[in-house]
Amino acid sequence: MKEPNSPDSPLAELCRQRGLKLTGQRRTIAFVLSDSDDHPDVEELYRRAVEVDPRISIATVYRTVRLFEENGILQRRDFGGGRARYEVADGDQGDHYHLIDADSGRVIEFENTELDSLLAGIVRQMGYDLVTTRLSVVGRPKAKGGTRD
Amino acid sequence: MKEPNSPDSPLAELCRQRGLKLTGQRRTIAFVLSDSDDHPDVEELYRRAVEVDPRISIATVYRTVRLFEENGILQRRDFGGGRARYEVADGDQGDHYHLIDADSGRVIEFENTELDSLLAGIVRQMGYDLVTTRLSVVGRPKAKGGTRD
DNA sequence: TTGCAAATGATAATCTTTCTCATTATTGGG
DNA sequence: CCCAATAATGAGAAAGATTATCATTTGCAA
Ligand SMILES: [Mn+2]
Ligand SMILES: [Mn+2]
Ligand SMILES: [Zn+2]
Ligand SMILES: [Zn+2]
Repeated sequence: MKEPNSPDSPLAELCRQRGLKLTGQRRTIAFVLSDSDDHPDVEELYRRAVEVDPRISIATVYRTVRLFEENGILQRRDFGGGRARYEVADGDQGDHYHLIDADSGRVIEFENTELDSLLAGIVRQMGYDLVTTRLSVVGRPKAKGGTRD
Repeated sequence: MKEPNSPDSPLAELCRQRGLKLTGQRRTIAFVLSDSDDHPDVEELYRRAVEVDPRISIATVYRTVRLFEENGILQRRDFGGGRARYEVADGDQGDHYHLIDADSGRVIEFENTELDSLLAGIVRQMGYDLVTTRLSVVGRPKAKGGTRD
């Protein structure tokens, strides 16, 4: 009765590597996260998870997301709006930042090594080692070439 | 019976300039804010306001802080921890940023024009005009001169 | 001084997240 | 394959922050 199941998602693999018990729900949530390339909040993750396993509970989504974050698997983001949002954690090197379109609310990611090192340098100069950078910028689309829309 | 009252605080003055009705409570909260040079949350503001006027309500502090923020008098900050924190809004030019000491939680302000223009340049290059920068860094004090504690 | 619109105080409601606890599932070792 | 130990889950209660409601009070302009 041990059919070769669909292979675990990258995040489920990570989950096992960290020695976390790999439950069906965690597998589901890990899959949903691996499958996402945006910044869903818990409600949205729950909606996506229910598509895969209708018996999952939102309490478990909250718990799992916290567990994954504590284990460096997920990153919590705060774009305002009162709910935490999540995405798969960046690798060891490239952190990334977020530009929020003031009109549409769309989140646009960017990287910038000059920004990385400038920030690190500033805090070093203040006598600290940089632990976390929490940065997001809000911008309004430049009106170029006249005022037509 | 109209004794020359103690002069209004800078923020109360701003309040009047914006055409906001200047109530006793707003005067009190404006005074408390003008008097603060840290980043109090609403509970803390309420505590300080009660010292001045014991009849003030926390609902009014919430309302006033929101009103002041909507009118550009206050800036809301989010340092994590689930409660909004407030400080008098910067003038037109120099925005400032925050370094949070990971050990003590202390908030240290800093300015950096290179950072200002780098951020503005990045978002411009992405086709946007910078509206708001939300930036705080968490740092751990550098252990210098050996590993002794 | 009066009147009216707006603000206040008290408290209920809302919203997100965490906690509780009885039930269920995972996993390592027989 | 089965058991026991242990941890995770589901449902709902609870917590914590903020906003809404509404009767009463107040600021302010006429
Ligand atoms: Mn927040
Ligand atoms: Mn500078
Ligand atoms: Zn991202
Ligand atoms: Zn500040």
